[in-house]
Amino acid sequence: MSETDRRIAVFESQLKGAGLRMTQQRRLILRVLAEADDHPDAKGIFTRAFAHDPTLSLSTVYRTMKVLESQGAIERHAFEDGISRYEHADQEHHDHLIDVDSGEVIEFSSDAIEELQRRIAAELGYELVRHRLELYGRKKQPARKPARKRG
Amino acid sequence: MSETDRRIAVFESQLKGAGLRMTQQRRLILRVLAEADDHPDAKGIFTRAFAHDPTLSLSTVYRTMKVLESQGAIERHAFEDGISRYEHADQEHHDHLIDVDSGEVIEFSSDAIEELQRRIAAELGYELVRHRLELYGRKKQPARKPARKRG
DNA sequence: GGCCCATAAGAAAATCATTCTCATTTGCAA
DNA sequence: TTGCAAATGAGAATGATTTTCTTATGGGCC
Repeated sequence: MSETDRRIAVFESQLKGAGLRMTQQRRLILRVLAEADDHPDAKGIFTRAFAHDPTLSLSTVYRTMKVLESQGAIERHAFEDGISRYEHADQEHHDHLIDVDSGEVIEFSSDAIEELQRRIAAELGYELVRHRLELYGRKKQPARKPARKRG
Repeated sequence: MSETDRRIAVFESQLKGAGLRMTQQRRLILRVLAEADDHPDAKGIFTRAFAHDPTLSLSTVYRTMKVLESQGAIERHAFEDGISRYEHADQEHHDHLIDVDSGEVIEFSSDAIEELQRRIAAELGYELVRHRLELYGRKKQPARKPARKRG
């Protein structure tokens, strides 16, 4: 059984537990998400899934994302453009660094920063429930001889 | 000259330098922002300003926010609901903690976290351009004798 | 295997923040 | 003052997301 199939089976049992159905559409969308190694938005997911089932509608993608999110099967992020992007959630917690030039999204995690956030919240009298941390950066050039103009 | 008037004067000279005009509407909106101690959205700013000038339109608020932002006079934030909120920018950098129960926004700053973010970006080969950090927390109850049920 | 019906899907309309268009007004420099 | 580019007001347009409404279907039960 592939990792993807395992994820689908887990989700199916979660749905069953909640009295919800495993439909063809949900299975398809889940498969698309499981196979994605990026952070697609609703339209991107729709496009990929539509290739396998041209009767699928965008509404169903949005609805399914809600179900998946409420079951904890995916995570939703909205970076600077405000559009919701999704990724499957069966992995450890991480934050994101976005390349401001290419838009590429790089995942990272840091126990130090997690701990620091918890401490800051505590100092303000709060218990940390969740957080959002996005770094926006530009690729560093490796040190090298500067190119001469019209060499 | 009040702090608000000083901010308005500074902004006026910034505009002049950019070949833009200081209009009644911009003056009014800037005043509303300078007097705000919260993080209002466009509609909130419009409502407050409208009380002083009922000819103001919401479009002008949005347009003005763009000008103000491009001049560095305000900062725009979008928390979890995706709606843009604004605050005047002539203060040191800070991040936000949002009370998940009340929606209250608390500002904080931490050199340690700034430095840590810079280091994390560097380790990934990036130069940090900017970041977004939001903590979502719940107020801690002060320790006390637990209330007995039907005491 | 077929039935029942609550849940889900498809299609399109509705929503809501934000942006754009366009006709009119207004800073402000000469 | 005058001229005109920049700005405004009002409303239409946009675009992501949600909702409505009618039809289809998953899956427990016989």
